[in-house]
This record gives sequence, C-alpha cells and structure tokens, in this order.
Amino acid sequence: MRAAQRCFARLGFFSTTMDDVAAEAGVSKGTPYLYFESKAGLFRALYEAWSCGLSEKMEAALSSLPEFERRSPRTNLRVVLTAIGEHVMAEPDACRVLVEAQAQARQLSGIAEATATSQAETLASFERLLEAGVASGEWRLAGRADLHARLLLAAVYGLMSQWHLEPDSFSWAEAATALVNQMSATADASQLEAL
Amino acid sequence: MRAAQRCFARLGFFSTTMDDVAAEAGVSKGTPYLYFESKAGLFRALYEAWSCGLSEKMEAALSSLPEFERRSPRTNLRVVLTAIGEHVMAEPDACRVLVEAQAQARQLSGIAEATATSQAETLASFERLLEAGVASGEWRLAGRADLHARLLLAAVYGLMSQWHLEPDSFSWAEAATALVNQMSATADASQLEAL
Amino acid sequence: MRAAQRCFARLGFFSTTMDDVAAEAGVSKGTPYLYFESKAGLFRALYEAWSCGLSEKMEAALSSLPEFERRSPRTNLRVVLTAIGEHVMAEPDACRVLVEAQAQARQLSGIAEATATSQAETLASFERLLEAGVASGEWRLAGRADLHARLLLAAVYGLMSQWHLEPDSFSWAEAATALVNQMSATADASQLEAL
Amino acid sequence: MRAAQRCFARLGFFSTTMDDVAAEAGVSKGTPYLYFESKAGLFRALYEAWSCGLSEKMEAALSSLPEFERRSPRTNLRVVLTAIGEHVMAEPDACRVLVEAQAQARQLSGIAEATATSQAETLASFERLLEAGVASGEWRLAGRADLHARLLLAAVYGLMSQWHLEPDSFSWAEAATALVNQMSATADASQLEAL
DNA sequence: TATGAATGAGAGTTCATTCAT
DNA sequence: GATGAATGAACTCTCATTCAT
Repeated sequence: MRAAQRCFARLGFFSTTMDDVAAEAGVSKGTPYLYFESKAGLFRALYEAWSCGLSEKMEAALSSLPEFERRSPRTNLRVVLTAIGEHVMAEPDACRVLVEAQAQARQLSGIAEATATSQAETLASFERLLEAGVASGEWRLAGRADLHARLLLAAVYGLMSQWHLEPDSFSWAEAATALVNQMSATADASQLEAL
Repeated sequence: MRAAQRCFARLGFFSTTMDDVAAEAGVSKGTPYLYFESKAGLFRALYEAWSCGLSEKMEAALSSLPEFERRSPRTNLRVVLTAIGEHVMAEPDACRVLVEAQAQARQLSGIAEATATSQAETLASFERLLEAGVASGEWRLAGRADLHARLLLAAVYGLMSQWHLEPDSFSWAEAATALVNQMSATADASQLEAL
Repeated sequence: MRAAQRCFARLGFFSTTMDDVAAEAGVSKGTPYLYFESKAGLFRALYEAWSCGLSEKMEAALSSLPEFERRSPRTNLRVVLTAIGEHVMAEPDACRVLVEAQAQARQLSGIAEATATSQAETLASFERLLEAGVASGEWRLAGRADLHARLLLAAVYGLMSQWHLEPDSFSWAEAATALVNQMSATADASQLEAL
Repeated sequence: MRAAQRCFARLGFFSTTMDDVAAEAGVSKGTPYLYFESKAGLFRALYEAWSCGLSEKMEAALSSLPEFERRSPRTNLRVVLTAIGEHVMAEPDACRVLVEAQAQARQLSGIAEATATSQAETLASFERLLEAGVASGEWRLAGRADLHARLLLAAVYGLMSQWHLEPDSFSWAEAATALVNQMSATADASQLEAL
C-alpha cells in the first residue's frame, strides 16, 4: 500500500497514525498489519523500496549504456544526477520519506542500517564515477575522489532536503548542471595546477 | 535547560519524553514547564538559539575583520565555512537538533517559519559573499550567484546531516577546503571561459 | 454507557476520572473515547438524554390525554408534577447529573446552552399550563403567568436539589400536592380578590 | 481574601486555580496558604461566611423588630424574603459560591455538613415563621408547616440558582411578593376549607 | 482475507502544595 | 509575613496493536 507514502510524506512518521494510513488506503484499521509487521516496518519498506529504486536507476542510467568508459566523465555525472532528479520529481512523496528517514535514522529502528547501506552505496557509485573520470585521464582529483564523492552526496541530499520543503524554490535541472560544472571545473583546475 | 538538547539529540523530538528531559536535567516532571510553554516550545527555543548563534558566528567571522572587501573571496568563503564547522563541532547535539528540525519542519508547529527564515538568511549571506567575489573582479559566476549560493547551502546542510549520523566519517576541515576549491575553480573556470 | 452516570452522580463531574467511568463500565481506559468525544462530551450526552426525557415525559403526560382542555388546571398541574417526580425517582443518578449540570452550567462547555434551552422549554411548558388554566376561566393569575411559571420551575429545581442531597428527607408526592395546592389557592385567591 | 470569591464565582471551584486566586488578590502563590489550610478550606470559609451572614440577616430582620409576634405572618415572611433578596443581590458572587457549594455538597469535603446545617437552620427559621402565623390564628396550614417550609426553601434555592445563571431574567422583589402571596393564599384557603 | 471494537501503556500537561529564602 | 521555584501525583486523551468475527 503505497498510499501510506502520501501520509508519511504529508505528516511525517510520528504524526501519521495507522488510522490515517488505513483511511487513505480505503481499508480498515487492521488491514495494514496483514502486510506489514508494524508502523516502523511499513515505513522501512517504503524507504527501502525507494532508495533501492534510486540506486537501480543510477546504475541503469550509467551501465546500460555500452560506451560507458568512453563517454566523458562530465556526461556520466550529468546522466547520474539527472536520473536522481527524475526519480525525485517523479515521486515527491517518496523523496520526503527518504529525507525524514535520513534525518531520523538514529531513532527509527531498522532505518539506521538501511540508510547506512544506501548512503554507502551511493557514495561508492559517485566514487567510482569520479575515479573513472580520473582513470580516463580527463579529470584529476589528486587522490580526493572519496572526499569529492562525499561532497556530491552532501549536495544531492541537501538539495533533496530543500526541495521537499519548498519544491519550487529552485530548478533541479539547473542545480544539477551547476553541480556538474563545479565538479568539472574542480577537476580541470586540478589538472592545470598539476601542469 | 540545555540538558534537554542532549535528549533531543539522542532520541529525536518525538521519541524524547518530557520525563526524559526532566530526568536528564535532574529536576522533576513539571519543572520544564516553568520555563517553556510546551515540548514544542522547548524544541523551538533550542533550535532558535543555535541557529541564531550560527548566523551570528558567520556574520561575526566576516564583518568583524576590517579589510573584508579587500580579502580574496576564497578567504572569505573559507572563513565562513570554518565558522560553521566550528559551531557544529562545538555543539554536536545542537547540530542534531537543527538537522531534525529542518527535516521535520513541516510537522513541528512554529518550526516551519523559523527554518524558512534561517535558511533564507544563510542563503542571503552566501549570496552576498559570492557577489562580493564577483564584484571584486576575482570571481565570475555568470549571474548564477543565487544558484551557487543554494548549492553551497545544500552542501553545508548535507554535510551536517551526514556528520550527525557518523561524526567521524570525514573531516569538516577537509570538506570545507574542498568546497572552497570547488567554488574557486568554478569561478575561475567561468573566468577562463569568458576570455 | 449509562454506568458512567453512576460515577458522575456519585462523585460529580470534576471528581470523576475517566478511569472511574471505565472501571465502572467494566471496560478499559480508552473505550469510552470510542463512543464519546471527551469527558465533557460524555457528561453532556448524559445531561441531554435525561433532560430530553424529562421534557418528553411532561409533554406526553399532558398531551396524550385527549381531554386536555377540559380537565381542571389543578389536575393538569398535578399530572405534570407527578411525571417529573416519577422521572426523578426512576433515575436518581440522572437527576444528580442534572442538578450538577445546572449549577455548573457556566463552567461546563456546551452545557450552558443546553441548560438554557432546557430551562426555557420547561418554563414555557409551565406557562402554557398556567395560561390554559386562566383561559379556561377556572384560574386567575392577573397576568403573572410567567412569574408563577418561574416560581414553579424554581420550586421544582429546588426540590430536585434537596432530594439529590437527602433523598429521604421528604416525599415528592406530598411536595407535589402541596405545590398544586399553593398554585390553586393562589389562583383562587386572585379570583376572590377580583370579585 | 474575599477576592477569591470573585474567582470561585466566575470559574467555579474546580476550574479556579490557586494561582488565579493569588493573582486576583494581588499576592503570590504561597500567600493564601498562610490564611487557609487548603483550596477546599478557602472555599468552605467563603461558604460559611456567607451562609452565616444569611442566617444572621434573616434572624435580625425578624427578631430585631420588637413587635414580632403581633405583626401579620405575611409581613414577617415578606421581611425574611426581602432580607434574603438583599443579601443575594448585595453579593452576587457569594450567591454563586453558595449555589455551587449546595450542588457539589457531596463532593466537597466539609461542605456536606455545612450545607446540611445551614439548610436545617433555614428550614427551621421558615418553619418557626409559618408556625407563628398559625399560632397567631391568622394562618392555617393543617399541620404541614414543615412541608411548606421545605417548599419555601426549595423555591428560594431555585430562585438563587436561576438568578446566578441569568441575573436579569426576573425580579427578586416580584418573585418574593408572589411567593408571599402564594403562601398567604394557601394559608387562607386552608382557613376557608376548614370553616 | 478483511474488519473494527477493544485494549492499555504511556504521552503531555496541570496544579495544589511545600519550603528555603 | 511573604515569596515563588520546585515538586510530583494525577489527569485526560491518543494510538499501535490485537483478535474474535
């Protein structure tokens, strides 16, 4: 029942009651318990579904294209960020669930591990992407790929966070482009410096 | 009672009970109500205290130095990011409160406005900073100062968010340096392009 | 749950806890809230049920008899007072609820209007009754039907009030008879005076 | 501190807090406890003061006049009812306290006995008054002096009760006159019947 | 499979009362 | 005598969860 997502997105985990969820889904109070162990379990399921979806989309966006290695790292990064943006904008409610899950990770049983895993995955993806750029010789990051990956992750998470509060305050596409430019410029600058 | 901060930081707003707060503070259940209207009021007070402190530190870090205009924008940015980092690291619990407040802004009565205000302020600070760099002729951002300010904000918030989950997973100082470098490189690149 | 009535009757609205009510009803703490919005709502429901019942009984006692107009006003009044007496004695606990509701009308949200309405109704009933007696030519009240109606109401309420404190201190039937006699004598005296 | 009276009159015993009382009196929270044992004690003191005052006024109104025995029972009754009316209208707040005390007598520790005593006294006063009328030969009540005394008490209490809810809904003076007339007419009628 | 009445632990909050100053 | 900060028991109400139907 992904109608529960709407509730969590609207009210947050703690302010949503199971009655809300049941009502939104058009079923009775006991029904959700037939499919989910508990409120927390339901939330976790939602979180996991979407964060897996995000990972998959990212991977798909990259690896499904045959000439991955030969494309410029700029393009690769843009593809990934665009995939994220599309995923976010396709399901704003899921995005809100994710933002809350991340912020509450330490309080929500079972979420902590899930977010840790998911973050680590995303971080690794970014890192691979950056290192591929370095390996191709086009970028130079002076051994800080992990640091820049983390900055990317931070920026992406920060953008999602702002976006869930005020969806119209900025354009994901522009922000993504700017992020790509920053990263490129940084890599190029390192290049120049190194010369 | 900033001992309440520890509770909120440890358990989050909703999982913290007023009994927890009272016990942590070593007083009895009714006492917090002598100083704060409600649980939400207490949380709001904590949030506001720290986010004001943050603004002040940022402003102080910049404006107290006489030669603001003549310093390089790189330095200015570093000073600000360092001030933020120090504030965060000085009071990790407060930082956690802020991260939660931001994520829960729509559910916590009175917090929504406060976070909006605080974000807008920070955004404006960053924008002024970037524009000063542009005005000095050292930086060039092709009229996207607001966009880059938002990216900065996103990155900072994202870093805080990661840091509150795993304080030791990266170094604030390094991340700040990298951020400064990114911004500089971006500005320089725009410079070059424009030539 | 009219078992709640027993609690309110025994302890009064403020000294009764919802736990008391639940225990008396043999259900658990939360159950009453499935049927009543709040403690005040429960009380109001009880009050309204009984005061409606009272009105109905009064009306029924009078109007169901076909020869209303032709009976002596003495008889009519006695019928009404007897109906009240029976209602009171049938449910002493409800009577106590009513007495408290009346006395606390200004403090109990929602009760004020209800009591005002209920009193106005009863007053109007009494007035109609007295005026019917006047109209029939048997009684004469020199245009003070409203005043005497109010005195009747006061006496009835005063009797209920005393009765709820000490049920055995007097006999409703005798008191009712005496009231009828007073009213008759008053009307007859006005008659005589007027000759 | 009779300023407490205002609070109890306005909000009722249970809805009045000791803070209200202290604030109304312009002293601090602890001060009332220097003069009264407890909230209930304060309430009791108020109740007793006024109900004693009422008794005294009634007695004074009657007995201070030398020719008590020779005056007509009509006049005596009117004097007493007028004394009550004046007492009520002089201190509406006290009247409200009394009405509540009566209604809550069974819940308010120490009030039950006080109201019982006070009611018994008033009842006895009325009875003496009626019996004096009988003894003088002017009235005849066929041995029901106690019953009529009780009706008088009920009417008086009922009037106070209505008056505290809507002070302007009727005139005490008129009501008192009507009551006197009722009683007289009743007595005269008994007289006639007996002839 | 689905229901929804019932549960009961536990939350936030109030307030009469105390007592060191 | 007067204060008012502190107490903590007790209250109303909520809601995740269960289970007989």
